[in-house]
Amino acid sequence: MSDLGAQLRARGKRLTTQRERVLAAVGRLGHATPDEITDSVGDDGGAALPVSTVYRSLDALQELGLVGHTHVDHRSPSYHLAEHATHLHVVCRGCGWVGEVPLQMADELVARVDDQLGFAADVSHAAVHGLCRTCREAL
Amino acid sequence: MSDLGAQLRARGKRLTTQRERVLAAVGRLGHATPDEITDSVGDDGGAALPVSTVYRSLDALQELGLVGHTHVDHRSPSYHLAEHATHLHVVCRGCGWVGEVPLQMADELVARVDDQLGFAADVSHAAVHGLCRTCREAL
DNA sequence: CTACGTGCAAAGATTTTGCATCTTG
DNA sequence: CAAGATGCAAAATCTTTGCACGTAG
Repeated sequence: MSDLGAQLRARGKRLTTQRERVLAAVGRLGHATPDEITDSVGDDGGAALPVSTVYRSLDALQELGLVGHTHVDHRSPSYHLAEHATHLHVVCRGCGWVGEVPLQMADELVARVDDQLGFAADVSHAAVHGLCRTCREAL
Repeated sequence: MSDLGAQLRARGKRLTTQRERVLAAVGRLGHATPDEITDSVGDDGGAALPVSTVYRSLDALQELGLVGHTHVDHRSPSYHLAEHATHLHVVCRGCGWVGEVPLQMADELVARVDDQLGFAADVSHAAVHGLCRTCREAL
C-alpha cells in the first residue's frame, strides 16, 4: 500500500510497519477501542505494540482522514476505517446493542442543520442512543 | 422540592442536601462535566463536595431520569437537566463550538429508524460533529 | 545523515471503590 | 435503629509524555 506511504509523506510523516499494522487491525475489527486494537495488532503474527504507539498511530491515521472514531459508550472511543463510515450508530441503553443505520436516513436532518445554522454536519461520526426493539418490548 | 424526595424514596433512595446541590448546579450550568459541576457546587455558599459524591449523585439523578449526559468531546461527559434536553448538539471539529438544534429537526430520522429497526431513538442525547459556518468558510 | 517514530516507563487525568462515620426515614 | 449516603484516600482506568534509541527517506 504505497498509497498510505504517499499520504503520510505528503504530511511530513513516515510510513512505518506499526502504522500499517494498526490500520490493518482497525480494518479487521470494524469498530474497536484503542485497547481492542492493541490486542488485535498481534494477531498478524508480529510482535505486540505498546499502547502508546497504538494511540499515536491512530492519531496519525486520523489526521490523514483514514480512520475516524465515535463515542459509543462512557469510556473508550471506537475507531473505524473512514471508508467504512457509511453509517451512523444506534446504541441501545438497555442491552448495549450497537446497530448501524445508513447515512441517508439522516439526510433531512443534515439539510436542515445546514439550512438554519450553516453547519456542515458529518453524521457518520454520530451515535444515537435509545432502546432496541427487544428492550423496548421488555418494558 | 419535596418532589425530588418523593422520586428518590420511590426508588429506595434518600434525599440529601448533596443531591439537591448537585441537581441545582447542573441546572445553573446548563451543560457541564463532573469536574465543572464539582467546582460549581460550592457557588451556593455551601461547602465543597468531594468528586466522588458528585459522581454518585449524578448517577442517582440519572437513574431517576432527572439528568442526562452526552459525550461532546473526547474526555468527560457533559451533564444537563433532562427537562432541558429539548435539543441535540452540533459540535464543530474546527473550533470546538457547540450549538443546539431543536429535536424536531431529527423527526424524520427518528421515524425512519423506528420504521426499519424498531429502534426507539432518543436524539436528545446525541452529538453531531461537523464544521460550523465560520470554520467551514475558513477552509 | 536528520528528522520523525518507537518503546518503555513514568506522569496525568478521570472515574470508581473500600470503609468508617454520619443521616435520613 | 437500619438502610443508605457521605468523605476521604487509595485503586483502577484510560491517555499522554519524556527521553534515549532506532529507522525511513
